[in-house]
Amino acid sequence: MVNYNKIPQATAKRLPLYYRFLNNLHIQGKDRVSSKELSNAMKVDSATIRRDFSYFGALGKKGYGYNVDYLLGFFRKTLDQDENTPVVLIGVGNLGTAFLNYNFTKNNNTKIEKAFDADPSKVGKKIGNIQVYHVDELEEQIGDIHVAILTVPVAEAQPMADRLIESGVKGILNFTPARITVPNDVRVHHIDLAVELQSLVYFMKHYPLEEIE
Amino acid sequence: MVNYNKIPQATAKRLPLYYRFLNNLHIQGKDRVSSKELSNAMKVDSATIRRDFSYFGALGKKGYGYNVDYLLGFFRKTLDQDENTPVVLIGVGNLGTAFLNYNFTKNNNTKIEKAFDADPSKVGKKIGNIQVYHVDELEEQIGDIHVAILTVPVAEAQPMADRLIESGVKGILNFTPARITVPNDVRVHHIDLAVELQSLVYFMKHYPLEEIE
DNA sequence: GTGAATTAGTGAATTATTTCACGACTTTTC
DNA sequence: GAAAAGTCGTGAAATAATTCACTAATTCAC
Ligand SMILES: NC(=O)c1ccc[n+]([C@@H]2O[C@H](COP(=O)([O-])OP(=O)(O)OC[C@H]3O[C@@H](n4cnc5c(N)ncnc54)[C@H](O)[C@@H]3O)[C@@H](O)[C@H]2O)c1
Ligand SMILES: NC(=O)c1ccc[n+]([C@@H]2O[C@H](COP(=O)([O-])OP(=O)(O)OC[C@H]3O[C@@H](n4cnc5c(N)ncnc54)[C@H](O)[C@@H]3O)[C@@H](O)[C@H]2O)c1
Repeated sequence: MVNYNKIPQATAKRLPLYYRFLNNLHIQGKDRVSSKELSNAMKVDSATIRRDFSYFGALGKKGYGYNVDYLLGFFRKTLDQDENTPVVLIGVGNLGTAFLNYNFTKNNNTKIEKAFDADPSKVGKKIGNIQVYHVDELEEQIGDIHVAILTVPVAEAQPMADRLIESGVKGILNFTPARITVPNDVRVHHIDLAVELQSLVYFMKHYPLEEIE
Repeated sequence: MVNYNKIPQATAKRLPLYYRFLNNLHIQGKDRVSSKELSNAMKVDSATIRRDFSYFGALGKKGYGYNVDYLLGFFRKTLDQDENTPVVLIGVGNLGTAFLNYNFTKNNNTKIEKAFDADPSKVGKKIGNIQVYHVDELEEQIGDIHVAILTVPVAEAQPMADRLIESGVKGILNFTPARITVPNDVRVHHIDLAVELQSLVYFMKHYPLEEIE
């Protein structure tokens, strides 16, 4: 069996990308693919792809490549694509609204179920078919949801994270620039868009002509 | 002098984070800080911080720490914070609109100067004080701007990237799920939000109780 | 059916990054 | 002004990730 503890984090981060790409191939009706083709399409070295897959066993066939449907089915199980993961979104501002209007469920096992905001003028609306509640109702509405997207103003990030964790949240996708502090059974991924933009500019200036990432 | 070619990419990616954080300390009027304090606040190991800084020379003082203003001034120069980098945004949809409404210039040397969309109903407006042009005017309007944020539908990503590169763009922050192909003097950073969300869920399930990233 | 071409899987080498741990120096305390 | 405490900078070790390069298996072309 697959030993998940042995799967490198770098590999784990690429899995959703592989999954989505295989799903597209499947939709296109392609039934076979090689690590070289995958490499060209996803800009990941072909040896890295083969190595990544190999952590899950021998999924391909020498001289042939990988069977798209088989591989897809395998990853579906591995990534638990069958069961949907419900998510809440906190902070229906510029960024929050964009996310509510986007259908993550397409190609993805996550779904934003409920949104919360402190601004009464946003409460009660439906955006992208998702109901917006007042943040005061968080505790009664969150139910069994353990994943949150955090798009509140930076000053609210830590208090809101504390409150989410109090309500049973175990994973936070944090778009605020604040580096929030959490107990170590809670996972936080930071996506810092301003940093990403600045980072791109820095790399453009100082690492010309090289292949990076 | 600093040899930029010797600076690890992992370090380079953290620099904008350091910069922003130091800027906040400066605004708060703090004049000294240790790698330990920085570590707590930014969730980066203190040895990693000291190592990162050390690529730029001996910026601190033993037994004391770092002088906030000195360090900030140093990074300002290093990250070229003095000169503003102009940016264009292509695709004024959900995500694009959110970015136009956000002031990246705060704490940051980048500024979205112009936006482009193919939808005539969006053209001519100002969003977040940024003028929206028709994408047909791209070539005449882009001038000396070499950085683009790409928030168009996935099918438009590659053709639009080609067109941007044709117009002199050297760096693209790509929010579409497409892994675009570019000449190797052009840098692309992909931010794949659906993948990030799925990745968070995967890590929650399979890497419980560990400190990651 | 046969030889050429293709391609997965992987041991080993390489490269990149993080972390430990300690000497050197500075500041603080009394 | 001496001792204690704090903290940087860094060599070396540890860990993580990527890439090379080869073998073995399979497919493909004819
Ligand atoms: N918009 C961007 O492009 C962008 C870019 C980089 C970073 N960010 C970060 O993302 C976060 C959100 O940005 P935004 O532009 O969407 O901001 P925004 O001000 O448009 O939205 C914030 C929303 O949070 C709500 N809110 C405030 N306090 C709340 C609370 N306690 N509980 C629930 N909701 C609350 C506000 O009513 C508002 O609707 C900010 O931290 C910002 O720094 C945004
Ligand atoms: N909104 C999200 O939360 C989200 C999340 C993950 C990924 N994405 C990706 O980001 C991209 C944008 O998402 P969105 O929700 O903002 O989409 P959207 O449909 O709201 O916006 C796309 C915009 O691009 C414009 N456009 C179309 N063709 C164009 C062209 N050739 N030139 C210029 N403009 C053009 C459209 O008129 C529209 O305004 C998509 O690729 C999407 O997959 C979005």
